[in-house]
Amino acid sequence: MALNLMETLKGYLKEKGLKQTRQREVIASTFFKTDKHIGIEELLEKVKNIEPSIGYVTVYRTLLLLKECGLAHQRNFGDGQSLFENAGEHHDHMICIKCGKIVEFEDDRIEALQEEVAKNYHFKIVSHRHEIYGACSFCQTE
Amino acid sequence: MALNLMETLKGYLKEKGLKQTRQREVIASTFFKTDKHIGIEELLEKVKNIEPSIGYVTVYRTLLLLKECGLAHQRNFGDGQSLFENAGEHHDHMICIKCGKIVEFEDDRIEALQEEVAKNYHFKIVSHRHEIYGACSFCQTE
DNA sequence: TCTTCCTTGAAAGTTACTTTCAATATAGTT
DNA sequence: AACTATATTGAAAGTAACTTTCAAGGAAGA
Repeated sequence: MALNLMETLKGYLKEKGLKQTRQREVIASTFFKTDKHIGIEELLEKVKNIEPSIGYVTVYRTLLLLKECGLAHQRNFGDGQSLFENAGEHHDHMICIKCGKIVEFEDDRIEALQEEVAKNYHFKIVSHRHEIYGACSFCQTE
Repeated sequence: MALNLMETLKGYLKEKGLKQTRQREVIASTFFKTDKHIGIEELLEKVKNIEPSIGYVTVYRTLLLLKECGLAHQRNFGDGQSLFENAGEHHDHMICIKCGKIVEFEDDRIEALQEEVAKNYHFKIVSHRHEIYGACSFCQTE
């Protein structure tokens, strides 16, 4: 699995004319081993155990790169720092009450908060349903 | 309505031995007139139209005060700045798939993100439904 | 091997708060 | 109304967490 992720990253690098480097290899593989949110500093610490010369900025830029190619999501909780996590996938729905059109949406931040809420209630999530009802852009104007 | 909010604020001030000032009056009443999120700088601009001598810090501190007494909520979107909004009320549900127990929850941050998502799709929200299904703390252990 | 363009790490810069501090303004008391 | 203790204000300095700059070094195709 971590292999697939690394392959995806390498494909993206090649496609964009970017280069594979030892630093990116180390940072990405370390990140992929983490199965929950991780901050830049925290990831930097882990990475330094493998390659002490790697600096904050490179970790930072590599995470942006992973985000760019869809392998990571960036989260903002209220504590002032960004956390990154392995990308998953999910969809919820927005339904137009006039024309019935259904639009899929997904928002990782909502998913994360939902998990946080459930955790506060010691509730173990199996599934969820999140639907927004209203008027789509077209139906608002007629 | 804005009166009730002002009264609530004044009650809180008295209760805590804090003082009523012209600045707090202006900032709070301006804030209460806003029915959507507002940033510190944005509120500062409005407030300066009424009382030009009021500074950023006072707006900042007054918003923290409003947050403290439950009259405002602070939001953190990914764009690096905090937005504040008039406190409202809302509930969603968490449903246990084993015992059927229903727990109400509310999370302003989820509500705000939902609005943001809808806005991105030019969708006008009328209502929504957000349900989390899973195992409650009791049912997880048996 | 050559050459071009990408990367890196350190340092400087930015953004958006957050705290400090001396001057000023409340509000209870006289 | 005047007095006094304590809270509040605004400007400026301080922080935290990025974000950008820049010169040196490193990939990768020719």
